[in-house]
Amino acid sequence: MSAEIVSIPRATLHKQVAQRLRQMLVEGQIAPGAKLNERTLCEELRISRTPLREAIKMLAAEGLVELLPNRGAIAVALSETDVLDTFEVMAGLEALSGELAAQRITDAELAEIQALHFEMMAAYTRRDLSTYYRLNAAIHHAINAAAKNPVLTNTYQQVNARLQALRFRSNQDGEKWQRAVQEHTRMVAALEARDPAALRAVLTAHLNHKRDVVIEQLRAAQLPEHPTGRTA
Amino acid sequence: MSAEIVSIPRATLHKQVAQRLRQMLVEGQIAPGAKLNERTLCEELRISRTPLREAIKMLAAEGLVELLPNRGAIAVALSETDVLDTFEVMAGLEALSGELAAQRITDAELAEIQALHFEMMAAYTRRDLSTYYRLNAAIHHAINAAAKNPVLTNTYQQVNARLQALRFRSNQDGEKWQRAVQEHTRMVAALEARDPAALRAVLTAHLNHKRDVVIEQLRAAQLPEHPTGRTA
DNA sequence: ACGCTATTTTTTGTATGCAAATTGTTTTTG
DNA sequence: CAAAAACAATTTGCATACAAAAAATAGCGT
Repeated sequence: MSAEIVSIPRATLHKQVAQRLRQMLVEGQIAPGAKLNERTLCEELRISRTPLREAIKMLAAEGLVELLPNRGAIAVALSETDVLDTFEVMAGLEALSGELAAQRITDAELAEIQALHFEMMAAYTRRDLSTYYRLNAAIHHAINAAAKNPVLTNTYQQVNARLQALRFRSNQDGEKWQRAVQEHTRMVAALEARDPAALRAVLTAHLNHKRDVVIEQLRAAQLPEHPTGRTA
Repeated sequence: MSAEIVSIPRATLHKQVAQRLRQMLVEGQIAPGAKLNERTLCEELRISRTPLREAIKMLAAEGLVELLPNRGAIAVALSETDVLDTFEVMAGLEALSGELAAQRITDAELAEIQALHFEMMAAYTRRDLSTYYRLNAAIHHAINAAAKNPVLTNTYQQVNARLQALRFRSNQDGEKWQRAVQEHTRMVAALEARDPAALRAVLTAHLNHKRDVVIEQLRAAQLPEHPTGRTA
């Protein structure tokens, strides 16, 4: 049965492809450092090379892939230094978001963040890491939205996408998870108080701690390659 | 005589084209809001449409052009709100740059900035706006470089490029120019003192003032379109 | 067997061709 | 004459074709 005819291909093809590739990169379906073979991707996505290559160029400008002249594109593989640098910028952008959000947040937006915070507390109490992670991201996104600066939002999301591709999440030990939750409580308090300086301070500290956790995990994931001889 | 053969086309064509178009956009050779006609640009740059379109997609991801589905690309034309939002982000990035630079700047880097500052003072004294502007940009660039964070530098330059395309510069009245120079003096002092908080404060104020000047100029440039009836 | 070079194959980069959509112009109609 | 419709001319979007570079493979000599 031919049902595809009705579905209107709203966006242009290269835009759709870019979105799809972005998703694959952020979700780790294309691993960091992996090569993006044009022929393979064309067959997978059922498109020709032209829109694929246009999409890849966009992702390169976004910093999600690296272009190697005459050798195609590879998914970015951030070094530890890259991760530190990126977190430094993210911290600055989050701090700015918070500062502005504290000044501009509406009562409705605040109420929604408070609700998300309670939901997140519930997930934390249940040690439901997946839900916690989702709500955590939603809260940060909501704070950013409350800053009401589209340029900031775009910049934030673009830089953040590179970190998402690391797929670090999870594996927080109890103590650090607790600290993160406490920081979130202070965030909400600072928002309620409409205190820009306080929110800036909390978010800066929060991002620095997150950075430490990620770096720790990165090191833990890299060293075990040769712990005590090869495996079994 | 055929001399083109020796000239090694180091970068790929789409990369060269992107750089060329970026320059044209930032230098105002392509005016904000202007359409980027593919055929015309192909003939001008002596290339085919493929690398041109790839370059345009990169510029779209950088936010220098806007893609209109089935209608090509136009150079971004920032609204007043866009300019305010962009300056807000720029202020945050400059503040971060300054904070980090104050912590990480080497003596050699500081000396170079001091030298540039003196040169800028000379240009100011001569009311040599062109030289002043160039040195001003060089100083901000040097501070950013002293922060030693490539991710920050990239983000900074990408956001800044959109503002450069406005081609505002010049037309500072005496009082505001003097204030800008005074702020620069305080910047150098904060760097010499290695005082991150002070440099953050100065740069934030500096960018806010610059924003005000630009907004004022934008309004002055837009209103005269219909001052007292149509022309002549 | 090893390392080197030559050749084939694959892959990327660029140009061109074709179809669909948009824009501009002319023609038709009230 | 104005508005609308029909047509023509551009222009964009995607696919394909060709050329150059890189990677893989095979051959060769030592």
